[in-house]
Amino acid sequence: MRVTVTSNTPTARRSERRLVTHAAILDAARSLFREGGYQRTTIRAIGREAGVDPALVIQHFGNKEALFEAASEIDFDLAEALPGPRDELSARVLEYMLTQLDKEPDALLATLRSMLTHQQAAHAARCAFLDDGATKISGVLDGEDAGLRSSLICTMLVGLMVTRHLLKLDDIVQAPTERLIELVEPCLRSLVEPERRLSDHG
Amino acid sequence: MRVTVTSNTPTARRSERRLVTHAAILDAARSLFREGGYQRTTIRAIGREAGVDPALVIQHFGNKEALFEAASEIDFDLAEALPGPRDELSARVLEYMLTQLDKEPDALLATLRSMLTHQQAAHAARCAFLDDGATKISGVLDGEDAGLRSSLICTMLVGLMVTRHLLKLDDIVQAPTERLIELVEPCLRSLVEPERRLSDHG
DNA sequence: GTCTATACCGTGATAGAC
DNA sequence: GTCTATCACGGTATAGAC
Repeated sequence: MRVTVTSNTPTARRSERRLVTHAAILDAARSLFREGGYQRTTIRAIGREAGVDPALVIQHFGNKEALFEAASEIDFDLAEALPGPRDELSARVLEYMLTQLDKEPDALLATLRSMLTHQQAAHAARCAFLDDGATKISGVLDGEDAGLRSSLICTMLVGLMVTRHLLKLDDIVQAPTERLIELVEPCLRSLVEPERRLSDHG
Repeated sequence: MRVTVTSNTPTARRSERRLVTHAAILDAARSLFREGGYQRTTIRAIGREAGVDPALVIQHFGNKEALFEAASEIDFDLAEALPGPRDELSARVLEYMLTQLDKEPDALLATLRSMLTHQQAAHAARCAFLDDGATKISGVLDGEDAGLRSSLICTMLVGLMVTRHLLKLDDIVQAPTERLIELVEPCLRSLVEPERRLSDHG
């Protein structure tokens, strides 16, 4: 168990206990949703992990959907990587994503884990880094098909998140962040500046 | 319903009927696993879709796991894209993947859909296009980090499969296959030939 | 021999009693 | 704030109908 509320001191005021319980449940939920995805994670298991009765979980969050929503609230905004020299845009975006993910944020990984099999997670993923991320990037690109190219950049980022943090491919997991940036940056660059793509040189 | 066995003619020989039923179940299973993933798809729903009693589903395949395994047998081998001029390797790999996927093969999409939340699907994905695919590609690459670079190529392919065929991002879905090849080929090329990557030119 | 009806047992979500 | 009861559902086994 990662957190239990049994450690609440008897003298703790009720409202404090309530907050601790709330946090413990959220924490347990995030952890389990992250590892197993939405469907395989049960309220009972969340209660167990949090050291709390399953019924209490419902009391705090209403139902499983609402709990998932609360547990998968994401702190990830590609817009933060956009300002700066245009020439280093692809490196900035890539680095932002990799460093955010290297913190292994439970909420974000929970969303990613479930995005293929759960509507709400799919929607959250779009908002966080697919549709919305692409729109943001698209704003600083020019040339033909800026929308499509931005979507492709996001596609590559998602691919990397999936293989590195969910499927955990050996090579990708073990590679140092800097090496990944080195290798992937040219990929993104070719989408940022399609007019300068390699085939024009070779 | 996509297929029912009620259309079996009464005069059909038993063994034929059995085959038809078998195929109908497999077909229904593939279709449902593809759309909903492993956990959300129930034996009962598969039976309904196939116009067959749920118990019969078990009789034919033993259990849900075995049915999934049978339904998600994949016909996809990157090795087919490897032979040929080295200069066009990235284009061949990309085109192979895109054309295979554009046929929307149920079994492959079922595997992809479940790979983040189901062990067996994850394993199948590794065998089909991640670990094994990377190993195969790695064989024809040279230079530093051939293994990592092959894995990254597969990563990009997976990203594309996911956004185009599962999450169905508008831009990516609507883009013609040829345009996708045009835009993504330079990405892969930069991984095939890292020594010639764009940053060396700019 | 092929399929159907039904039942069993576990589990999960949730509501209501304590 | 905790425990227990309920109710639906899912996977699977079995008995018998065709």
